Amino acid sequence: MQKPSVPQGTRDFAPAVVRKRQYIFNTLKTMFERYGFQPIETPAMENLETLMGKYGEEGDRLIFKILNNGLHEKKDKARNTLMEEWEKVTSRSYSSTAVTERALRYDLTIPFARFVVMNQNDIAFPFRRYQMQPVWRADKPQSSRYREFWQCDADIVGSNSLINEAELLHIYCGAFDQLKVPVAVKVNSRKMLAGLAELCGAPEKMMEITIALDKLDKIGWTGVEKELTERGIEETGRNTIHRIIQTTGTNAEKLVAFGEIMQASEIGKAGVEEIKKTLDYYAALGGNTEHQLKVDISLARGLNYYTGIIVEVVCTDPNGAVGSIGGGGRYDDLTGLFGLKGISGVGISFGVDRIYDVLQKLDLFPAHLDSGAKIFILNLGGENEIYGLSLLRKIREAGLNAEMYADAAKFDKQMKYANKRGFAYVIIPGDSEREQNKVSLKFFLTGQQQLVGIDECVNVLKIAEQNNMNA
RNA sequence: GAGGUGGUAGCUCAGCUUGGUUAGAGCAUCAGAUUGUGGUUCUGAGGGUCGAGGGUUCGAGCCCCUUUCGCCUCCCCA
Repeated sequence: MQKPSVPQGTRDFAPAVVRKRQYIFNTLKTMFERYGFQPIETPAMENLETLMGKYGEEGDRLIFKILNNGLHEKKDKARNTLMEEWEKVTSRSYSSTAVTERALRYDLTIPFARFVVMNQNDIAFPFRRYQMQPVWRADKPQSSRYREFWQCDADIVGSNSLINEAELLHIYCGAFDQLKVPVAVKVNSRKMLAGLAELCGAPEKMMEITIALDKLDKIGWTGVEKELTERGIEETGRNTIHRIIQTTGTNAEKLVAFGEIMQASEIGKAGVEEIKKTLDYYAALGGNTEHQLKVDISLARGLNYYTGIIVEVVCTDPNGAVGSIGGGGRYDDLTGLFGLKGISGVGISFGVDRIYDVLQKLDLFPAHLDSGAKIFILNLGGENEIYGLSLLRKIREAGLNAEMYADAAKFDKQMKYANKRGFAYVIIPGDSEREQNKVSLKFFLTGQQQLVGIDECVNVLKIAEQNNMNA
């Protein structure tokens, strides 16, 4: 017998897990809808060229490529070329567009950009969309890192207003408040980082400086300084960077300090200004800008399409540490890659699988998640079967969830099944009950049992469920 | 790409250091105690190519080599 397994980095979800995941999806969906976002869905696979070159070198490597099924269909010379390329691919580390011309989606942002370009005539801009679908990365799995995982994205395209940024920050803070996860939403700006590079006299080295700076938490200033030196940043530049990361205080105080340091850089000043303005809008929408939001110049974010504000969410409870659980930012002209110029966008993403892990670690799932059917009818065979089914129908018509055991198995076995499934009510339609046109209704949690008529039974259940909902 | 650790019953694992009759436990399943009353008990039963291949040995789950798959860490990310 072959031992069954799922592919590396993927998981099955048992009923109880799906219920919990749905709790997260529903919370996010409600939030997105509240802010006026509309749902879309895109295919699991994209053309490889749609994805390549959008996520940086590392990202390209992690794209799951799909075998070209033409390998089995084409009959001409093209097939021979395919076979030759296939030989090369299978014999060594080699990638060929003849062999793979499609790939599994790596995130939801790039497919969304493609969607916008393709549907530009039908879309009313600014367009707010949300999307909740799985993505795939050919990464090596680790704890809280999967090869198949779900993202929930909200993006707005076709508007440059920083009100959009403020709204998305509200969605972040609001959603995690509802989920009761303590978070810090780090906010930075690519423009500030560009300004920093300018002040270092090395504007072309923005990405390198950013990558070094991103490690501040892990390797400290001495480590960062060493790395900056290795990357060719002069001492005056390093001192400027040191000065800026030493800035402490409230977000407002930090921004004042950043503004002073950035005096000599136009783009740096613009970065400071846009964060300031975003926070002003945020406050106008009713948020406390000093609560969860943390202006953090060391925040990097690898995706190279970001151009404006960038954000990242982490859980602040050390017991719930699983890396970042959300991220996003503004990308000017992302659709320009697909031929639609002048459309700016901004978006955020929720990492559902990691949020699940956090909720699980911190024990934050509600105690009473809907567990499905609560009413169970025993199958006592013979005429009782039909009797039971007619009752089942009436219960369902009353809008209640119910099921009946399909086999006339032993009484004991059916009761054990009911216990394991966690039904709240068990109905016993046996010979003696049927002869009186009644049933025994057992309250499974207390063990109490009563003999009731059919209609009464439905009513009792209806009232009990009503009370349960209100409680 | 680099390192660590593991694979034994359907599931979770013990056994390995020190090779030696028929490889164990808990949970789960099935049957019975109890023919129409679940959770707790008690009794019994079924279930194993010990990841795969090779080597050493009179003898290998255990020692050696090769290989494969999983988990974890670094890098990077959600």
